[in-house]
Amino acid sequence: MYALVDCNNFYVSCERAFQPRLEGLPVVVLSNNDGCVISRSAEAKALGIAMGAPMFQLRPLLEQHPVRVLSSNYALYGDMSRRVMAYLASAAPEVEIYSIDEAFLNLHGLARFFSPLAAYAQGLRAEVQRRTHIPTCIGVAPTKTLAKLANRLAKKYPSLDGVLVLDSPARIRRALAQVPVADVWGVGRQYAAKLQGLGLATAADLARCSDAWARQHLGGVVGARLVRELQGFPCHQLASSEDGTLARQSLAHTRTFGRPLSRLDDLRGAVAAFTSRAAEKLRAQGSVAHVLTVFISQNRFGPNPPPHTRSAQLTLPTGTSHTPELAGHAHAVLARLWQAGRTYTKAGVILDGFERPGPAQLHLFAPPAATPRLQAAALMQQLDRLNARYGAATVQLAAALPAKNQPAPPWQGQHQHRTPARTTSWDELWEIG
DNA sequence: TCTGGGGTCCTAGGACCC
DNA sequence: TCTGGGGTCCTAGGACCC
Repeated sequence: MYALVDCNNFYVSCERAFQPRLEGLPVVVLSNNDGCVISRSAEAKALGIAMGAPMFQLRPLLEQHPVRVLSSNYALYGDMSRRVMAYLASAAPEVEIYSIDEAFLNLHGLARFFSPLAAYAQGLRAEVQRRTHIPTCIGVAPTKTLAKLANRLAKKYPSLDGVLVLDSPARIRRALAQVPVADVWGVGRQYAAKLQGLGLATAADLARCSDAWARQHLGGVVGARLVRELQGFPCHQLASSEDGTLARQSLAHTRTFGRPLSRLDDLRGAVAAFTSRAAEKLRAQGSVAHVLTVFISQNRFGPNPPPHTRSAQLTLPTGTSHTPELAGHAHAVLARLWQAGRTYTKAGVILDGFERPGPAQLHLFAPPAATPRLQAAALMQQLDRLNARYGAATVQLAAALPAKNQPAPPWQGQHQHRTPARTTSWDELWEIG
């Protein structure tokens, strides 16, 4: 059996954990640059505020209702996520961190010791709540897809008290019949429209499809697996997160600028800063990258005809996680992409082609300090330590710094509604007394 | 005026190589 | 001048997920 633990309205719940007076009020959290709504409380949802709604469209509604609007605070959310996941990892045999606010648990063999499983799941919920003040819902079922579906129902019906266990064919049948096909994990907008057009309305209808039919209509083997999982046959294993972290195949840092930029110098600053952040994440997971991609975008909502994005990829002869080295490559790529007279609203740096740093870098028989690569690695280690100790970007590439007499670099985004990072920044700790 | 960011997997066409 | 197929790399984009 698998469990899916999903935090309710995670970002809003994180904010409420530190500001109890937000309890019971309509609250929304905005995306980077205060662009659109990415988390909302039940009260905000009840006002008709849609997920992903652009902020500027909400202004009239916000004038009528006292909604609390908050900029996103990822330092806080990441830290809260680590606490939730660390507890789950201690309480279940095996955990897969699926996203910042969701985890799959492998419960195989657990039913013998914890019967019924619903009580075990309620215990998890209560303990996560007690330790972190984050409310959760839990779905338990024989496959990941059914666990997702159970979770959805547990969220929807308050009478279930946040837990639904699908441990018999009859319970699975009943659950499948209640979920619209569009709400099945792996069915997005396109497939939902197609399935509805063919008269398949619920997950139960989808579960009755043949393997061959699913292959033909739902993207080949991917769709076939989806249907099998709904039928109760596991096709997706748990991708175990051994040490509570997730090793990625690719890493990106991409941002929309605070305002449109044209000057190559400004873009160079943004790309330097973004490369820095991507390289930090790369070192944090202990990888080196062989492939670097840079893209710059023009406003996709504006009058410019597509394409809005130009990208270029560079394959590096030697894998690296060294910030200045990667930034040098990124600047060379940027120079190929940038065109005079155009305005850009967004840029990104993507790292790919990972490998663990090889033994070649250890140079067993050379004096350690004598190898340039090792010196470079030590320098990055110091840099990461300083930034962890004194705050992100305390030590930064010169190219990423603001110009003289400028408070912030020109690419920096807007965060007008930011709350303090209570748990991760020395300057923003609670003051008691 | 103002519309996020970070992932995975897959496909297709052109360039280039053998 | 005609004749072929397989493979990789790069760019672009689409589908899905959170």
